[in-house]
Amino acid sequence: MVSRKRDKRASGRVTLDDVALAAGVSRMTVSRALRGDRNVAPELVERAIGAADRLGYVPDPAARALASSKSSHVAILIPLLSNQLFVDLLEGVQRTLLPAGYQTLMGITHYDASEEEQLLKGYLMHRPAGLLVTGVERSDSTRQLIAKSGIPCVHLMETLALEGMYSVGFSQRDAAHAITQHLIDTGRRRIAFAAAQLDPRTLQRAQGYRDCLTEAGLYDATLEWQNPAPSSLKVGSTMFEQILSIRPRVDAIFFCNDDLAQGGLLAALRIGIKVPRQVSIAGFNDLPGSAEFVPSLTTIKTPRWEIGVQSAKMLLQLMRGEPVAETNIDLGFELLVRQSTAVQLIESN
Amino acid sequence: MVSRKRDKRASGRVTLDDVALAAGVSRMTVSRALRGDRNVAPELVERAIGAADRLGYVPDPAARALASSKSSHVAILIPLLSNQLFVDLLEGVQRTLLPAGYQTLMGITHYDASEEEQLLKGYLMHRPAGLLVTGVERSDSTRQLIAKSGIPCVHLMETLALEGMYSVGFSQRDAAHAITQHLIDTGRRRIAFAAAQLDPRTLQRAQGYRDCLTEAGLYDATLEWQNPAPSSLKVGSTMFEQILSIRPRVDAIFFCNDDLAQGGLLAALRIGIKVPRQVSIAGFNDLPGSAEFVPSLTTIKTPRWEIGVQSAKMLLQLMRGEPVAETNIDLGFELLVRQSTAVQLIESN
DNA sequence: GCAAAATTGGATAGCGCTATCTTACCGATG
DNA sequence: CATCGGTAAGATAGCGCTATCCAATTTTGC
Repeated sequence: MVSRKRDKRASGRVTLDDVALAAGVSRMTVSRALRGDRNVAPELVERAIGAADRLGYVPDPAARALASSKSSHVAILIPLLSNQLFVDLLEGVQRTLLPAGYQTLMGITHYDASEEEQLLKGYLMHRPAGLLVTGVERSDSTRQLIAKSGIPCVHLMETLALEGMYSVGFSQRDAAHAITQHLIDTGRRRIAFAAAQLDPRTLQRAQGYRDCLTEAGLYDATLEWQNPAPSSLKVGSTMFEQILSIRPRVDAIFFCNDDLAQGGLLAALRIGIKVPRQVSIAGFNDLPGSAEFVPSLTTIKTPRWEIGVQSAKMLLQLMRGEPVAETNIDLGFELLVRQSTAVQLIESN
Repeated sequence: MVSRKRDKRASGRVTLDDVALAAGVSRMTVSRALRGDRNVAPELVERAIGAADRLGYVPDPAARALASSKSSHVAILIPLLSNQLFVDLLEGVQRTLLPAGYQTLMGITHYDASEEEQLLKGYLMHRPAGLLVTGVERSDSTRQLIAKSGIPCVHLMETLALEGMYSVGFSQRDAAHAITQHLIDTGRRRIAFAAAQLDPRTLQRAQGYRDCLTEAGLYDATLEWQNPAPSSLKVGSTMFEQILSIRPRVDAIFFCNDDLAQGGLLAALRIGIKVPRQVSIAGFNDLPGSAEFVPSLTTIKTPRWEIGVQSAKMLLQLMRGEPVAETNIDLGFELLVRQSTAVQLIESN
């Protein structure tokens, strides 16, 4: 009679028992050795790892998850992927998490709070080991879901100094303030602000713009333009035309995202407005193409890739129960001055 | 003494046993009722589902995976996300798979065969229920990994008529042929081809270009330009300048992706070449912004969202063991004629 | 130098499900 | 009417791991 055990081994999968047999120790010791759990004699660790390698042992994540009630999944919620910003963020996260043995479950919220909550519920039932979410503002019920789950969570893109929360990002407000200041410094006085996709980060940028102009005594609420549509070249084009037809004396526009600004540059080209001679244009995020545009686009370079990496590292520490030195990391930003806001050598032709 | 069972129930999780108890049937019957497996008396199904709803039962994917050795994951391998093409594809896939109870594990291959294989190995150990991979060409070892795993697999973006393989896409060659023909039809004779990111689909497009010009007796191998760098606006700009400086009499350029073509349009603007008067420019994929460019860009609209949806549906059928009517779906493409290839009313100014 | 504490390897008992075998019961058959 | 095949519900036995307890040993402290 053939034993069950033998049947199983013949079925292809190499289990911990096989490794244990080969290494001449117990299954438990192999399990501990392979995970670095507890203290196992160095010699036994070596034997276990050797046997595992030799047999080509691959742990079964499902069994692990069931036994430990912790999966090797990390859920990440991002608004969309059509903005390169989030693609870079995701890349940074994956690059860090994958080598650490974690799989990424990505959910796209489309900037919709209920969609975010729905996705989160779906992911929570998988008992992910960690959570990465974009931004810090969300519905109360979503916030509670996260809190009640007890799953480590890092917030992306913004910084906040709340007790017990973790975040990696930069100050959207300060960045917007800096680029607005640059427009002022280059002699602009009637500076419009054009925003689409009115998410919390956009609103923080609006605040930076407002603060800066108010400090300079140049603030004019009627120069703020907001369009709830998703950010895109097309919307940028439309807004540019709209702003200049209604307020022809505007001498600079700060678009809150590069795709809007690129659309603005194209609209300027179409209707024959000289940039930067007549109007300066600034963007935000330094998306691909902004350096190649004609004229090249002044913008804020945001450390999104680095945010992905750092947040993933922080999450790894949290998941492993290690202490986290800095719970709110500010990675800053960089102002890239290009042709679209060049100072005009000959003042007012 | 408190029983273990009660301890567990107190710990929060609602298990099948709880539902079974509440419904007054066995755990097995609830399991079958909830999954629609085998025949269960309609009345019992109703009781089981009722009890599950009432208790807020949520099945544990890990336990399911362990017991059935099939997970609820679908792995999808795509080259990158910085091309909107794949973002749309992914959206279509997610939209279809998520409501069906499957999670998507996305891996980015960066057009690298070994990276693809590495990712695939990682995903296979999770025993995904299905596989979606971009394109049909891959290394032999990768192909074998897929075949040996026995996991249903659908190939995206291209069509192929191989026995036992499944694909959803369109003919890259035919699309390239069509847009090249359009350039000929609008009076162009010295038509260059500019490609970057030399993946299989790019090469198929090159073939379509070649075939079309050969048929028309216009083929000139020295007008084919290839750049192995990743496709981007920047590369498109560079290639445009290069082509026109070396071959100033070129009267049309077919860029094999819209971002290249957009870069070409910007370069033309920068160096003062009139499009389409002097040079026609055509792209591929209809990426965001192409309609807003100045001039707007003639391109091929590709059904990538639909490819995502259809491939996911096909995979669902395969995973459920249902018969698949059409194993290789061709979703076609659409030629979008815009200003960048407009016929010049006044021939040669 | 001996009890207490810490350390290490192993045996055991599940994690929450599903595959599969078993039993009970039904109507159909000769 | 006894026999049979077919079907539906339940009992049983794991899936491949890890948590946890236990025993054997070593280390520590006074």
